[in-house]
Amino acid sequence: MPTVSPVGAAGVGRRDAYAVPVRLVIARCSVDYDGRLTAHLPLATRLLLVKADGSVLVHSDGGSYKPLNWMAPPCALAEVQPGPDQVADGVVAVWHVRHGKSEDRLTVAIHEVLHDSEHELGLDPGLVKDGVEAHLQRLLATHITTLGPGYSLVRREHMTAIGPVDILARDASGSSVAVEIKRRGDLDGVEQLTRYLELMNRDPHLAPVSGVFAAQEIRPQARTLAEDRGIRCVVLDYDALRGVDDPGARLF
Amino acid sequence: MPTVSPVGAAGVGRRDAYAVPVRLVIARCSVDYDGRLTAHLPLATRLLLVKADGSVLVHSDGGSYKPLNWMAPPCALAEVQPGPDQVADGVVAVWHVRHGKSEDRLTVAIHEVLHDSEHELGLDPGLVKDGVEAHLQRLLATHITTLGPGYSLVRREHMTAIGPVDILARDASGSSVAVEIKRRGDLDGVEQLTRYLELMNRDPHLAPVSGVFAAQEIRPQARTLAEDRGIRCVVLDYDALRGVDDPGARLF
DNA sequence: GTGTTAATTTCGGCT
DNA sequence: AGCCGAAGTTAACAC
Repeated sequence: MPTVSPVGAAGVGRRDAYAVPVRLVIARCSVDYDGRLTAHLPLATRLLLVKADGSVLVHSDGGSYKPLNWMAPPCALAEVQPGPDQVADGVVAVWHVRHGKSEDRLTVAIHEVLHDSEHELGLDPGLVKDGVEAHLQRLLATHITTLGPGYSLVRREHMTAIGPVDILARDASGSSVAVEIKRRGDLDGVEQLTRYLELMNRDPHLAPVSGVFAAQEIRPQARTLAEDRGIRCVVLDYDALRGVDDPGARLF
Repeated sequence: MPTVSPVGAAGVGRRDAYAVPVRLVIARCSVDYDGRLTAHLPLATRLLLVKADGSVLVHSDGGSYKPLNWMAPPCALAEVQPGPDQVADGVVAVWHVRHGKSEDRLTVAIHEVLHDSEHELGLDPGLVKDGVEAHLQRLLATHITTLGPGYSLVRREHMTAIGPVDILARDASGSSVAVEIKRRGDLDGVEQLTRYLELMNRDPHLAPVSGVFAAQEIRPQARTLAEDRGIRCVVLDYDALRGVDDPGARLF
């Protein structure tokens, strides 16, 4: 069951999705950010990407997908004249990017423009994902006997005072079982489940509640902590769960 | 005291930082990712960014700085001829991006190229940051009396069996105080400090140890939990701490 | 809108 | 190289 994440629809700061193009600038520039922290980029040649939704990205030619610096939408870009000192330093243009709500601001001092182009991209239909935690939860809820014969589902997202338990089930003897599901089982997840169990075991309608920590991959430390606390660890096989659900079916 | 994070140096998959340019392609394309999850992008016009370190980014005109899809370095890009079915669908070129170590792969089916250019960026001198947790810790250690008159520093990063306590101090009466520092104080931080306190209070050389939860911003839930456990909450003023350290000094 | 949790997290520091 | 924790995290989802 894939999820769809539409992107680019009605972004704040965008006047018209079809009228505002993306702008690509290659420039020798220095960049200053002042907001939640203070950061500075010395003079170098970089890619400046101004998106239709108003966001500005400063990319180098490395460092994975994260920009060196950026401003998240909604924000306003104003190109201003450089001051006398800046002109003396060789600055030909200055971009002031101000964030709408916060005081965050990004200042780009441009020394040389090597490329500047605009391109109409239009709305993006969005990414279709398959294989994340929500799907694991759905699949395990459907095939709850993966946990053992005689198991039955009570409900998904069972609410407690401190948050929702992923799955509440009953084992063959009718005892309550709280299941925490993760893609990768880590210490945090064990702590989370522990808090739930502590709380739920105070509820006479539910107690005694046992715990199951289910994940596609369980870190050794997490397994040790969980088992030390009497929590059972179950490694989930996503393909097997999906195969049971819909044999041979693949989306793409 | 700013930190420097150099970027673009000696990336795996990069042959020569000065010889491999960045490539910008605007194209109508569909994209498929198969790796830690399965994901698909239907046909639309997007920005394809091929960095010098080998990474590939697929950007739409919105959605902040995160690409719709990407491949992290080290990876290899191969442009192959489309198959007969693809040609019939209007595909003019296919990019196969394979990740070096894992089985991750990204496939871009290009229907129309609207722009294609290459640009030499060179090494980036890197981002200079100021105002993160390490600085708060250093500043608070220097000005430990921020916590109260008579406080003295024992040491920073005091090791325990389960990890380092940010600051170990003594109050005016000579009792031990464990300080957990966060930029934003959240429930996790309170849990962390609670574990430290529990452990340290078992050590007769240290006990009794009281706790201080110090952060630039403390979430209401975290404050409630902390105070319920007898942990004092202190909101840190970074500018004030820095001002005491070096009045009027700003980096940029 | 606010808060909580996951993420193809990324990124940096340390062992 | 692996483990751990922070991040201007960002982004999706429930209340």
